[in-house]
Amino acid sequence: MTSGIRPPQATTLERPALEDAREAIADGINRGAMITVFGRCSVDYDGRASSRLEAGDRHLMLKPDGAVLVHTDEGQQPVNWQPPGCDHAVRCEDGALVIESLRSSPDEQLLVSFEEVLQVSTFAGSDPTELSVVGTEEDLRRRILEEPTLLEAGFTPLATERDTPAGAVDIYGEDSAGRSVVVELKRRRVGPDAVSQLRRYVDALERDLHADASVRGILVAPSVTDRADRLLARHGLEFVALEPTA
Amino acid sequence: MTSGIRPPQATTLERPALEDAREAIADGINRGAMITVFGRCSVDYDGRASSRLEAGDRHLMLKPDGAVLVHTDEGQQPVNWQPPGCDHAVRCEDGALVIESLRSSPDEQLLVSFEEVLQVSTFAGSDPTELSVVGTEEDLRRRILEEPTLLEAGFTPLATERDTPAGAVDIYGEDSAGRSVVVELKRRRVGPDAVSQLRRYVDALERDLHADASVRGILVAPSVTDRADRLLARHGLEFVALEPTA
DNA sequence: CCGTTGATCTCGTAG
DNA sequence: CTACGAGGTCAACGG
Repeated sequence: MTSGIRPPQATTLERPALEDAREAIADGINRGAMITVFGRCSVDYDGRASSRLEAGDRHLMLKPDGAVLVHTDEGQQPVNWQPPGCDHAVRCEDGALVIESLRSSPDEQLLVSFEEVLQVSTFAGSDPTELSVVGTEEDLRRRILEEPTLLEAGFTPLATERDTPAGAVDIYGEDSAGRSVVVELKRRRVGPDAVSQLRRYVDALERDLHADASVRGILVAPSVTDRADRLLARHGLEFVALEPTA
Repeated sequence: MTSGIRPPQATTLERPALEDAREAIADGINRGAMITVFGRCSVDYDGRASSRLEAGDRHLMLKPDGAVLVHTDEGQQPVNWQPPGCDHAVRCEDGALVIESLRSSPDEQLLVSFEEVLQVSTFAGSDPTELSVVGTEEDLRRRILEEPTLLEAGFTPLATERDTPAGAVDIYGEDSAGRSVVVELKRRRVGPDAVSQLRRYVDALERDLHADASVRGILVAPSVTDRADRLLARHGLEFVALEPTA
């Protein structure tokens, strides 16, 4: 809600006629408001996949950035949605209030058809602040760069995001014996996928250096699963237990 | 909204005093309603990570299954949230309306503190239907099982979800020459991670059969990236272009 | 409960 | 735009 200067505002229609609901929604879209609709609707999606949801009571949210969310009373995730960047349209059709959300590349369409509307609301306000999160992989990286001995005595970081033919490695450096070290960081307990990822980087770097000198691969995470541990051993990779924050 | 029998219902308070808002929310929680609050709030989260969001105008949704969502007017994803299964509490404290959501394992806390409330709503209804989606990896699997020649002439599927020390492979079978084949399915264009995944399965199966006979690995997806293609070649893995739906 | 993987993943960032 | 990997990923399914 970077809109900003005007005071926050909320409008509400209770049990509006469909045509009144349509007008309120169309007006809200024009004003760049956030809009919610609660009522009985069916939902059709077609795009990267397709889905149909028969009639039921649900909560719809339209955001001014073009996002759409359809929520039931269960689950953290919306049952249907559309990402930001979509174009909204609203119309009355065959005794229903139809909200259409379109985008291209990929071509995707979401149709929400309300046969009954219990509430339409619009919201406008300002939200000047940014979310700051602590405990990310980035924090784990900083921790190691500030105190490389946390990884092992004698470790020297040389680069972050060093590029290899397989992608960028989190930390690249040398151990006390001068051997190249690839470090892969994970903020939480890891499974086999993280081991495969580290292995790709080690392989690629060995090939890149077309050296006979082998490259060490170290996975840094709070812990590993059994399978991941066995994979590490099988591929001669190492593990250091470390959390993103002290 | 499996609640069901009673007619759908929506209640609204506009610009309520904080204490009235608190009462409406507490009542909604008791009734198992879906609740929304719009107003100026700050948000603190602590659990798997931690975060703080300074005061701004946002939309909060409390679901009867214990989920919480805090939305700004931008983005598909909530800026803060709590998964289903949390316990909600609401109180007035130091001139603010505080909504607290707690869970254990992992210990996580979300605190939303409203200094101004523009609207409180509660919603109840019924949603008897299930979402059905077409175009998933499951559809791709069915397509191949019904017509194995789509993979290649002479392919015989023997099992799905066949277990290996590295995990379960999507389709396991034999080619016309009787060689073991591991098939990994992806519903959309794939990158290096999918190739690594397939490679893990092939490695594990070769070891599992402790056979000298090599195992073929086939990646099935609409398309691959350049890097993934090179990885496939390097590891002697194959690719078949196929979409989840005809 | 943990482990593993899919997802209309979303999101950011780099090229 | 595509590609690649992180994410408080979530959600489903299995052991």
